[in-house]
Amino acid sequence: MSEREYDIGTAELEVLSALWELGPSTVRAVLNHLHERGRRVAYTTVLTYMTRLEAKGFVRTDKREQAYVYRAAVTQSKVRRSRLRQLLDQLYDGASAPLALQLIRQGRFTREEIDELRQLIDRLDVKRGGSQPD
Amino acid sequence: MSEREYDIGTAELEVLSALWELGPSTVRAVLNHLHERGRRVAYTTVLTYMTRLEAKGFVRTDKREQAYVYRAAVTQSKVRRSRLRQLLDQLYDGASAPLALQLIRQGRFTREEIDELRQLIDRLDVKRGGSQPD
DNA sequence: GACTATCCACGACGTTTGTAGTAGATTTTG
DNA sequence: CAAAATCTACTACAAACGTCGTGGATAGTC
Repeated sequence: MSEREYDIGTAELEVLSALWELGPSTVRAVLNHLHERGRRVAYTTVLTYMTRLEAKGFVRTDKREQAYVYRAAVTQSKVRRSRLRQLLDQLYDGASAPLALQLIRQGRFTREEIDELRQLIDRLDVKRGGSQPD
Repeated sequence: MSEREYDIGTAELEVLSALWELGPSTVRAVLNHLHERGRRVAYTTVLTYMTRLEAKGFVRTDKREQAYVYRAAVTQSKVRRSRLRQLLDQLYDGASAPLALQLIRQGRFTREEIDELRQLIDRLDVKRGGSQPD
């Protein structure tokens, strides 16, 4: 029912993404993860992001022994849906079709992905009218 | 070649969208357009957005008689592509397929749109390897 | 010609975001 | 234990953004 707003900045989202990928982690672990992929940022900066994410309710912390352990409190799925809807509303007048077409035209797909897309579309075609948004 | 950054705020984008829809317009015209669709905002606010958009090179102005006429200096297409790429990078690890699948699953489509999608996919299937991003 | 509406240049202000340093507490290590 | 490393709380700060108000210039109206 609700369409909560996910106001997460770019840098904050990188951190949240790290948590999705790594699972519950300390600031240090997230920092290392970011460094590994070439992202230059200071420890305290990451700490700030995580603190802010917590304040906004997007992550939770467990007081552990040494350091706090943070874990995502929102699913990637939800954020994806929210951002997608935002994109649709802002630039496609809310309509999915134009974006879908653009995406398929400009994206690169493997044969498997193409088959999957086709199957999905075929199924769509059949069970019209009872759409239960994913 | 270039993948210019389109740093346009939400409110600024509303204004730019109005220009895409209305064509070259004065601040007053854009304001009216926004008001018509229930968007409450002051004249000077819109003026500020337009000035900022101009400073960033996203719109141009023609000194006319009475008032300035603003027109978009970037196409909707370009902004769409840029934002789509951003979304893909930030939340889909750059891969188009997952988003395409999600979009098709959660979107609502008319039969015509479905046919169009299918045709596009069929064509994709054939001319693999020579993708010329739109 | 005086009043009124319109237009824009500037400045302002609070919030969000990216980014990080300092300092004090705690833990690990030599 | 003393020194070094680690951790978190706090503070800071600049840029971006959303949002307007003021005030002076111009134009249209009675």
